[in-house]
Amino acid sequence: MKKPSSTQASAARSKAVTEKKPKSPAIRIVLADDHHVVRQGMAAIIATEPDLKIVGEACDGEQTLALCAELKPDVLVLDLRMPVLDGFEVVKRLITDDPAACILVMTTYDTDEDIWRCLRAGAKGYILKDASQPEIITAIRTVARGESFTTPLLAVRLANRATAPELSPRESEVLQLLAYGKTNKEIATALNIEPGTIKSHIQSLFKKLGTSNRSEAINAASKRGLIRMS
Amino acid sequence: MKKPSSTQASAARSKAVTEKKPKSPAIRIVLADDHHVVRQGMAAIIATEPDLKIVGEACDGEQTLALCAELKPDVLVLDLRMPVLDGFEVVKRLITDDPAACILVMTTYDTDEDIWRCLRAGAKGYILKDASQPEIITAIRTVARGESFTTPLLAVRLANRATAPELSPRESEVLQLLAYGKTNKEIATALNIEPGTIKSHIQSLFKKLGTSNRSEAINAASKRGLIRMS
DNA sequence: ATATCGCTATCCCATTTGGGAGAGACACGG
DNA sequence: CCGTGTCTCTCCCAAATGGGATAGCGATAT
Repeated sequence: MKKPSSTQASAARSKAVTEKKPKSPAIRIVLADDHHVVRQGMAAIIATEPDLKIVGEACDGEQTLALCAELKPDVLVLDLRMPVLDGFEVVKRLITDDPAACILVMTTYDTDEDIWRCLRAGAKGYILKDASQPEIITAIRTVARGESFTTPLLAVRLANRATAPELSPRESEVLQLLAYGKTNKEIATALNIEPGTIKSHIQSLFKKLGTSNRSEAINAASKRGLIRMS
Repeated sequence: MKKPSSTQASAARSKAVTEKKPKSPAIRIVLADDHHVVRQGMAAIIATEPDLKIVGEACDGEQTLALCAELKPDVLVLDLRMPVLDGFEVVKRLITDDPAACILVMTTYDTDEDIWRCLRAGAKGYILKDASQPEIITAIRTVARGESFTTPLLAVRLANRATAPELSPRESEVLQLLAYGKTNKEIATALNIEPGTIKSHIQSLFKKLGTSNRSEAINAASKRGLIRMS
């Protein structure tokens, strides 16, 4: 699925920095973040390292895909929350095209579930936006070598997350509606099944989440990023 | 309560940029954000304007207070989410000291309640981190003149928020525990009152939030930022 | 072919919750 | 002093929820 690099710049407002031939083989980076401030900040940090070079910037998921296809960067530094196509989708698609792609996910306040999904999908690294400059640089270099980098803090949380049972698709649906404040009857109507069946699903949910009532379930699910309540 | 500016740099790791006498009266800015990346980005953006000058940076609430007391900046650009002391507290204390202080709150994904509280406490402006460079610059200049600046998008949401009734202190307590997944009996025990009384409070909550069950209440409260579930 | 898993459904029973209507005590501001 | 609001508590009743057991059906994996 690799497109030849002759592809014309196809991303709408994406900004492909004009390339200079690097004397030493610099690490070529694409930066994807919808916040202008963050892109500026990353650019400033990366500019301090001569062997790191931002070759393109994107501010949504589609641009990111287009830009990566076009520029074939050594590393993609990727924000999870982006318009149009979110970070997780981007990771999935890029890894499908090229399983060896080096993706460093960078995010602010995200849940274990997001992190987990991205790493499972093939992202090589995961750092938080409050990381220090050296940590960011190290992470980029490590991922560029094809190795994986994860903040120790996250590693612990991921260990917990790994032991938690997955929800079935139906359970996820029920959980969404439950979290939205629907009654069993309403959920049943929405899903076109019997209210009693909803009770069964909710019983399963409670067991998997380790909770004993709806509110606790909403809490647990929110913490784990199984539902989004914003 | 204004301390003389002779105060020694007291903030632990705060970074006071060495002052040069500006030829034209530049707008002196203190930047408070716990994310190194964001500080770098803001610095880069502000550096493009000759009449704007960052005189200090802080990465938590206490540093921010110390730095403002010491440097008396024209504008404080303040992130809401910070360790030690959150942004709202900083606004409150600074405004207490100097009601004319020019504070521009800058944040990412925050709730109407946060915004509302800050503006009510006396912040002059409120922008989102995904603002464009011109918008950021304009916001800083506007706030520096003592005028107020708020993203149009936020103005609408604030209008809604203004009509919502306030919760009483007791109701807030009950809401917290309810949202945590406690039963009426548990809440009663925690607050040392009768379970029946909890029901009364919850009835009030439902009316004020416009909900009819716990899950909906958790939802509404979360949206409005009345509770925090992370 | 057999086992497992997910989805569906039903029955019973105890507990919790939601809705309504009061009412006394206390503090605060006009 | 009087109204208002908050916090407290009570009683009643209907609806929703939580817990348990059980079971058919289809798909999928072993």
